[in-house]
Amino acid sequence: MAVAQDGLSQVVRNLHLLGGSASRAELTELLGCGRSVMGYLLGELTDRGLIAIDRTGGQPATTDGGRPSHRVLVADTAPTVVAAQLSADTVTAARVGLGGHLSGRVERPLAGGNVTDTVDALGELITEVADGVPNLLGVGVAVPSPVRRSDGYAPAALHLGWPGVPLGDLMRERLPEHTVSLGNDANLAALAEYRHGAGRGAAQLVYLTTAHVGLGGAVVSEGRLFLGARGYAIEPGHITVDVAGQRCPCGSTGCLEIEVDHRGLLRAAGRAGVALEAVTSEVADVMAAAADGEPSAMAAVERVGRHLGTGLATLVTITDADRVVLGGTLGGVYRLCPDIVDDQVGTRSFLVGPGEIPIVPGALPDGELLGAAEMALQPLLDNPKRVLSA
Amino acid sequence: MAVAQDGLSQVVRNLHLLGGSASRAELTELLGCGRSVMGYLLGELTDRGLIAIDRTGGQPATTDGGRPSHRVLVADTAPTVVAAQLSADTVTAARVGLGGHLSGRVERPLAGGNVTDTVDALGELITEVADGVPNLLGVGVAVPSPVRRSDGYAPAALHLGWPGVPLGDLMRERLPEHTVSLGNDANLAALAEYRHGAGRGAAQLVYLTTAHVGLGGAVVSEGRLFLGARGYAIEPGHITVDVAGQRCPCGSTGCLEIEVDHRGLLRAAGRAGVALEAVTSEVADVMAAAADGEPSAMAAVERVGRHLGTGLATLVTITDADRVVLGGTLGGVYRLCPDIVDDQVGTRSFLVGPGEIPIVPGALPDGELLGAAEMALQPLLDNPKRVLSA
DNA sequence: GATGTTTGTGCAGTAGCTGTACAAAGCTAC
DNA sequence: GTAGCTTTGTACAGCTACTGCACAAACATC
Repeated sequence: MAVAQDGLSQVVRNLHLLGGSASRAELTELLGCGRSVMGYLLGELTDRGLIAIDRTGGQPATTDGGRPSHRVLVADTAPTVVAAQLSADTVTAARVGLGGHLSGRVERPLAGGNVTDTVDALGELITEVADGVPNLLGVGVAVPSPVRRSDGYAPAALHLGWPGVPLGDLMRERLPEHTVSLGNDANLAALAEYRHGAGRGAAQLVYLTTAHVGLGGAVVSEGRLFLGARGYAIEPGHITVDVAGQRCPCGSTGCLEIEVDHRGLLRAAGRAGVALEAVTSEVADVMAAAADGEPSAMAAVERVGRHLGTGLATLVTITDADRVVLGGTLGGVYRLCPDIVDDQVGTRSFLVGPGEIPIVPGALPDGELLGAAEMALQPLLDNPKRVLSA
Repeated sequence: MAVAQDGLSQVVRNLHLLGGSASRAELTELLGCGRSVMGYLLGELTDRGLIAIDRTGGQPATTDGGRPSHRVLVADTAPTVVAAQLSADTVTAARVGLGGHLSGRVERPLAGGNVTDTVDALGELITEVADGVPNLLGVGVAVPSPVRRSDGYAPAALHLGWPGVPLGDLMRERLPEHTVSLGNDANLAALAEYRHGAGRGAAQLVYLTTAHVGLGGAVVSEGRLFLGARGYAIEPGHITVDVAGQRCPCGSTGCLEIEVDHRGLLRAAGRAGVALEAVTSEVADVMAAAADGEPSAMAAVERVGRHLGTGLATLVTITDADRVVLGGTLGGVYRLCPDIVDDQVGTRSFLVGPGEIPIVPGALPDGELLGAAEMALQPLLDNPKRVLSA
């Protein structure tokens, strides 16, 4: 049996997807290779300090009566990354290693919308979290705006009030000692859900999430993010869901994001005009009230759910998705009125029957961070040998 | 320099994309490998009868004064495929070899819409074209309906008047001696344009084409068709472009395909209700009149162009395309009113300025056939060794 | 402690490259 | 016509990443 791709890369990838711990027999089965090949591959990875092997056989696990398999673990000497997230009102950072576990998470409120100050706040937090990390492979940053894949340019960080900003260059300038990569937050959260969360195993995953202002979306197609030519693909915020709806700064009316983002939910609940720093708690309040059966809150949630379903129908038809994952507040909306969303998707999608596509809330509270880590870890997953020889 | 993938596959793929003829030095350059590796690879392919090498150096070509490079050609003994196309009123078939050149093209009118008769007519034509072909790798069939990637099931060949039909099984039953694969005609035409036509080099290609009834679309993303989980992706026919527009059998109103397919064009030109067999000539008539400057024909073309642009804007935004290729009549529409289409795309797309995305008419008169051949040739392109050892 | 099962390991062998050295084939200049 | 230059093809030794086989090790059951 030939191994489809490079063996080392496959071992590292599988170990990562299994959370950083797997039995040797399990890996052999997953690669579809012989035991001797696995011996060779694990020897290479051990020599390079990426993995450690536990021969004690702590847990039996087999129950078949045979010789227990060794456990393969990510070594302490393995490379690590720092993941960071920029949102409307906070910056967050944490360390993440192979296996996808967060540690040392730090969150700070973000004062103004000034580009220089924001870059500086991010840079400072990252430097702090990266301090003393022995084998730092790189830094991944999740940004609430479209991000050009070639260089991290942000053409329209509208919700931060910025015009086009060379965010990638600014971040690399601020952190010259690190390898910095940037990605759109929704794309990265989708990637994280696909690899470690509610999107595992999907062939075609559609992900949607809301922020205070704006709607993020992404598609993971056959295991890879659908980025488009420049990196601006999907951007579901401006799909038309209600021609008689609210005006949108983009020039059209009834754009999806106007109806379903946090401001849309608060407006539907009769709480328009809440100050930015109070949005988080107000949204939590409305969601809690709806969960308690309060009629006007529930009506607001259902209105968001209906529009969400309409937008999803278009996305599901175009992408022929077999899974939808809803992040953040949208996951909560779905939990409160699944039938309304399912019904919209079922009746408005071409070739999709009602309830045919599993719609599930996201499983990762820190999806954006984890996705940023995935991006920074990617070179290691793709070509462990090149990364480890350096 | 390591070669990214399997060397044999790369040589075959590049030779195919270069039309079946390339200089040895050219291939070495494209693979980025050493001359000795190329010697080894070409030796393997020659031994297996896939290629032949012309050492005479017919043309100088170099002009640098060095030793002229040998020409690598597809050998007569190389595998060939038969490509077939089913459309509303005809069946077509031809032979295609590595390099993508059609030969022995045969077209037949198709009488009724009966499934059994259609399968039989297709089978007969394919058998005829396949007769006497020495090394037939497989048969590819382009079908004007969504096609399930796993087995060729056609869930809704609406425009042929069929409900769900297991078309793949029926064709394989009819042609048990061949390896038959099926694909959606728009997908296959898009693939052909990407590999051999107006879509070459695009990172993210959006393709649209019209038939008498219905609109086909496809996306080629980073070199591969965007098929979705089941194979039903894109299906642009039911994107809403005019809420106050015509009713569509799908239940909605103002669906894109109602406005821009051949019936839409004829309706806009005041020629609704033309019989199916007269549509082709009537459409040609309208297009010719518009080209001559006849005002009502031109107005009809411009109406189609405007709706086309609106639909394209949505597709371009979602996919972040860097090229649009328009097949069939749509290519002609664009040639007659490029500004109207460009303007719609430029103003209605998020993050796309006017004229930023190149929109071009298709370059291949038989794109669907050629794409069907690409599909049938795929195993050879992916793994020449496996195919040739059998 | 014999038996059966599953697992890890050592070792010889192979496919698919890689790099180097050198010969071949053209052109130009003298 | 041949020396000199350039570019190209080829021979050959060597390496990496596996593959397969035979055998030993580690557990459970009887």
